[in-house]
Amino acid sequence: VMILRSRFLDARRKRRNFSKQATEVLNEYFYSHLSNPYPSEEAKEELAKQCSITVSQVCNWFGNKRIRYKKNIGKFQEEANIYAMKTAIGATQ
Amino acid sequence: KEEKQQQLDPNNPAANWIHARSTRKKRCPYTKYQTLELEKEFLYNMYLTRDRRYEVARILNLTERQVKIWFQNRRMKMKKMNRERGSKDIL
DNA sequence: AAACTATGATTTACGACGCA
DNA sequence: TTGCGTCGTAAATCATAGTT
Repeated sequence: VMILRSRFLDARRKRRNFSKQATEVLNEYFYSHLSNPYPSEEAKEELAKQCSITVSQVCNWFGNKRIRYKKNIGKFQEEANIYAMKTAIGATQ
Repeated sequence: KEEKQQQLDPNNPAANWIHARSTRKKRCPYTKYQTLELEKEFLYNMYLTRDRRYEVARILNLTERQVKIWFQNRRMKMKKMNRERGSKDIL
């Protein structure tokens, strides 16, 4: 029993990449809040709900995104432009 | 204590949230042995007395501060595991 | 299929703030 | 005013998924 339990717990690191739609939502938030990409607890919960992931996963995503973006802004430039344009279009409607 | 300004400049994306803790000690992964012993101690009790902390630190060749922080992090980990498992298994 | 890259999760180390 | 508690996070690292 303990073996099964530990085996299950160790399987935490089994992961699946988030869906394209979820990533879309997270990136939209990130790039539209580039000056302060730190969602509040409420915002995290809303994002988690929209993406069908946990709040912890939202925290992980932002933590990873912030550090990786900062480490190589150039690499994310294209992505940044795409989302900037997207939100601009959305605001127009 | 936040709220900066707008961005929109492709080459200057207002990334002033870049903290950069310059004087911070680099993270150094603990050995399997250190981690195992810390886990055993944690199983014995989640909170350390001053004496146990001193002993554990001495035995594992870590500073008391590192041991203190390890326990703090471990408790947070446990809390997180419990929290995000209300919706599942029992065996 | 091996090598390489992307990405989600976990592990150290703190700063900020709380309470005794 | 010392000192350990939690909370949120940075940064490095881990493990594996996805790509070439």
